[in-house]
Amino acid sequence: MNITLDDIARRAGVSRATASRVINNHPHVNPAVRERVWQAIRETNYQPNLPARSLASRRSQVIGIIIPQSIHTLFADPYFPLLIEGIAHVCNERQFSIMLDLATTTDGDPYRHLGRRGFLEGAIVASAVEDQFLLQWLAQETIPVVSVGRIMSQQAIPYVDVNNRHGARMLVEHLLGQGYRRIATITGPMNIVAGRDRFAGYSDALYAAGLPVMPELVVEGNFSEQSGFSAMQTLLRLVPIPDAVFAASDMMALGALKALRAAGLSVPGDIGLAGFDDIPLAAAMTPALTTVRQPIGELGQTAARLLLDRLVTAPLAPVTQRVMLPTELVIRDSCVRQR
Amino acid sequence: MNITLDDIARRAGVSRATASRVINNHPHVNPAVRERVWQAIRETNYQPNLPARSLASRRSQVIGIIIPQSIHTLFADPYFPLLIEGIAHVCNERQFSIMLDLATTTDGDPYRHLGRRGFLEGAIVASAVEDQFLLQWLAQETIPVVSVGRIMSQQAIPYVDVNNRHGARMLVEHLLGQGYRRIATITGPMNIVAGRDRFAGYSDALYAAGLPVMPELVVEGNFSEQSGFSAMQTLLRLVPIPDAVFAASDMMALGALKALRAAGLSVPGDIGLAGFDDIPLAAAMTPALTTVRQPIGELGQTAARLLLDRLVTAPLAPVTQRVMLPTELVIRDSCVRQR
DNA sequence: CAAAACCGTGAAAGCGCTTTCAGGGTGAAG
DNA sequence: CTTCACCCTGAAAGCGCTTTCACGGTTTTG
Repeated sequence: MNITLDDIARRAGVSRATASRVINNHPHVNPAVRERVWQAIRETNYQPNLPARSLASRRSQVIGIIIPQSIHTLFADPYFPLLIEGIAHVCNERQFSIMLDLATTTDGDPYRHLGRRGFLEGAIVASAVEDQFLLQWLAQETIPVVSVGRIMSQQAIPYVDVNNRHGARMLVEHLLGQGYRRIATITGPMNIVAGRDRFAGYSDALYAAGLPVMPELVVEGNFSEQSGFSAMQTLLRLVPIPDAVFAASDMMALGALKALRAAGLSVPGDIGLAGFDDIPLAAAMTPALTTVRQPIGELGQTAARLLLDRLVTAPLAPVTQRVMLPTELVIRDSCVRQR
Repeated sequence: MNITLDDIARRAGVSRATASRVINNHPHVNPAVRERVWQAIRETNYQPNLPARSLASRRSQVIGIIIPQSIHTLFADPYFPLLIEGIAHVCNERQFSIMLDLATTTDGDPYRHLGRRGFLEGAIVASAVEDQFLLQWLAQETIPVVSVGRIMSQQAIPYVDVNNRHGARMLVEHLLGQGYRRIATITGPMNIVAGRDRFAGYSDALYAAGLPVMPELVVEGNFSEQSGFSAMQTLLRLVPIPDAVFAASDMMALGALKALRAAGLSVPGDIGLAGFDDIPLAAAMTPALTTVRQPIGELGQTAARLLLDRLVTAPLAPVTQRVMLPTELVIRDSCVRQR
């Protein structure tokens, strides 16, 4: 069978307790004994049994990444991989493991691990969407949680977010600086904070320039290419059409671009276009898309640090840490005012 | 504290053994008793402790997805998310969980879970790269493993792969059909099977057409955009330059396209270009890229099924199942022979 | 020099579950 | 009416580890 701690203890001529102390780096062990134990471990290639350890210590060294159903259709976006990689980086450093909890539609309870006991020490909720089950769970949770992006209806949850509002404002101000005046926006879903904040940034910029927010220039999308396409078609029915469009995601900008092409309009010749996210595709498009870059990897790293720090120090303290990461304006070719 | 199985048993007026039987759906329990236990569980909102269960049953219901260091720089590709989503789909159906094991550079042992006892019931190795540690581990492994993509040096590992060779051949034959004759290729890394197979398909097509494989028309890349860019620069130094280029990944095709643009050449006007993978970007590029589509989600699902079936039935049997999934030629605008 | 503090160690009691074993009941078979 | 098979249930023995507690020995303190 497998080698157990007992085997190690026997081999090193100590008790199981001492062997355990050595493995867990506890103080108060004679250096000579310590070395004997390590040697036994090396010789036998011993690996501790994780479930046994978790059971006894009540610590699993595992955190979950919760990705709600409603958004993991966007999983193909580079957003999640980069986020997860950021999280993994920190977790690896600190000897933590990552459980992936992609919500599923197949059974009643969409999350496999939420609420299961003793398995997850903490969780990172990826992308602050308002999901029925998730909110319900969060409301009565027993393990520490950090959210990536704010969840408005859950005030008490620590989060790390990107400054969507400021990023959008900078972008629209750039548009204004180019001389555009009739600027439309294709927003994200207004039931998630990122959608609302980016719209708020758009409003801020117009307001600061003394321009009104015209309702007919605001169309709601859902971050997908398809929704960008339809929204653009709607906008094209206006007379006159907008002179520039700020899409709240690059994918929507891509959809908008396709609609514009289909209508025989050129970008930026006939109309300016800008996005948000700076996915790789943004740079590859023709014309290359002006957009706002989010530090996604950093977002993940920060979330992981927040969570792990909390696990190590004060798991139960009602911490309400908030971190806001800056965005960066990426100017390319899609909204240059021609003269 | 937390509710345990003991509480449930007491509440339902049965022994712990019986309560356990109910939860695990064992036969030979009186229906009335069964209902009493379920009711107690409902009333208390009991959730079993996973580590305890794993320890006692020696089954964790967790599988690992192993992503080697050398490739998770490519993690931003849509490849991994889609693959993982496919795996997750099957795992959710069968009540299994997913541990993500992104190899790390921070410490000596790059994988956190490989070899840890009692935690992983099985593992899926994503993308069959030849990684030192991984191979060493695979060679002496105790849990079932399924590989996505063949690992040439490990013959005994079941795998599911895409028919890279055939896909590449079909694509190059399409190029030949368009009238291209001086077709170059930017290959993937030749130390991984996908790289070699796609090159083999390229050779097959040329061979079948009675054309030689010219060494100067073959440049090795590593699937990244950057490597495609450099490789194309190399190819552009040839006289005459190739009349078409088959890049073994869409990202490399994108890099190549940029190099061509920088050189003032138009695609497909001056030179044809094709890729492999059919990532979303391929359709969004200008010109839209002709490429080969892999059924990535299906790849993940199949791998998961293979593994889970094996876990349930014969964990130790030296199964050597192989599944080969077909690819699909996606013809767009980047390699149309002008007359 | 007595008292107190500290160090290194082992025994033993769990952590919360599964599973084997045995036994009592019931109905069918002989 | 006995025997056997079968169903249902509980007692108890772990699964492999951590951690508390106690104890003897050594050092420090007043």
